[in-house]
Amino acid sequence: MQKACFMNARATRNQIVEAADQLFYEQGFEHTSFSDIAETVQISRGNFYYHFKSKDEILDAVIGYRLANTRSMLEKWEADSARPGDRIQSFIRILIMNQTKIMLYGCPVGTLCAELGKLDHPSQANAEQLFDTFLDWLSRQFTLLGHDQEAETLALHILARSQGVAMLANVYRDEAFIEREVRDMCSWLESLAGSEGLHDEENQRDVHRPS
Amino acid sequence: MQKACFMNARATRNQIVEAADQLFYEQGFEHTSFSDIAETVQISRGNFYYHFKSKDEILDAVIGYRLANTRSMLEKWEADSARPGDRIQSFIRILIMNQTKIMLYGCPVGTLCAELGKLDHPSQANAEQLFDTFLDWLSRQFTLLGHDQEAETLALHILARSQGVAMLANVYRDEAFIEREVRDMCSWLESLAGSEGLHDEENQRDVHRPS
DNA sequence: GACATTTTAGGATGGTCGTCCTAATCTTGC
DNA sequence: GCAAGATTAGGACGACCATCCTAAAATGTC
Repeated sequence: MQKACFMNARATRNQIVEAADQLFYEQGFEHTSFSDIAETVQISRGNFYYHFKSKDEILDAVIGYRLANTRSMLEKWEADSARPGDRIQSFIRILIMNQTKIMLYGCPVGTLCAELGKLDHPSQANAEQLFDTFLDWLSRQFTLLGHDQEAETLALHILARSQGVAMLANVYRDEAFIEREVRDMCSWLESLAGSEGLHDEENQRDVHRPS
Repeated sequence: MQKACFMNARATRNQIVEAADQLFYEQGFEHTSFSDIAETVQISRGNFYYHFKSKDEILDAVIGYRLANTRSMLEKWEADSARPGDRIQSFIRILIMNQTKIMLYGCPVGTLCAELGKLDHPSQANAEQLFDTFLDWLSRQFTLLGHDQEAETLALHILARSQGVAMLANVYRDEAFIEREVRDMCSWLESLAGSEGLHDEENQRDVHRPS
């Protein structure tokens, strides 16, 4: 019989996932121990195995958590901006929005995939889904911009540039560099956005967006 | 009294460094154990501490080894090409020259710096020297190209793009992507190399889209 | 060939890790 | 308030790790 109100488990499980998410980001997956997570959640070490069967299972939960957050972020960007150019700009500007964290810990997606790659970890493919999510979304936006043919190419291009900026931002902690590169990426974007990707200053009423 | 011919130590020391270099690249620093290195060098575990006082000391030796290799590579590029544009192109083309390894393990410089960053490792600054070496060299080449003012900016830019390409190449193992991005970076380079004259005052930053 | 020095082998140690086990505690339904 | 199930605490276990120690072996000197 399924009881209605034994909900503490779910709550602590979420706490564990959120703490692990942060710690994996800050210290890396391998370098984060159960003791580390237990300490931040204020929970006994042995208690973990009531919620997760293994450390890898926590990793998968964290990846799922990040996937969900990513998807809702992308949906929000889509809701906030009607024009695909502006949406892509939202993507580019996470480098500035998350400046501090990126300078401290790099890109959460890139660093995780890189680490799991070195470990040859079975969840590598799961982590890759994070990139896929961004890639698919960006592709869709570029298609809406009228670049149907080269949408995925453009998406990969801007994704790679973001990764490079995040990488060097983490190493050199140079704010000016980030801003410069973001500006450069935005002007690149405008060069292929045509009349649709104009930014705020320009008043344009003739927005015709497909569906 | 210094004896002349006890040279075996130096030889095995080099073997250790070279094996560690490779293993750190393939598996990461933390995930590589003394047993791993001992196994590939065919040496007993305890023997390490005759050559190195700690694992961190091996890391520093590896970084030094990579620094030396990097410097000699840059010198070779400088000797092979008189024109700075061609030299920078040599840099861009390592992405293709080392394609296979990059798709398997990413960029050795980027992944090491990223890992040490997460570990908050004391040798972080040493590893950063690898980036510095490339950066200084690239800066010098851009200066020779006539872009004295923005030489470091351009160097950081192309370095970041290389890092981004290496990152995504590692995740997606897409040869065509690498070739496309390298072509794009080369044409970007040509757009500011101009006629390759020593004094080329006109420098317009064109915006290029990946083909 | 004997000796001094360099180099190596291999086990011992203490610590940390992921995992497992069991007993205690809390929560809920009756 | 009591029994049943849900949740937690905390220690035990074996594996692996970096490090250390000491004896053996290799190497060169005379």
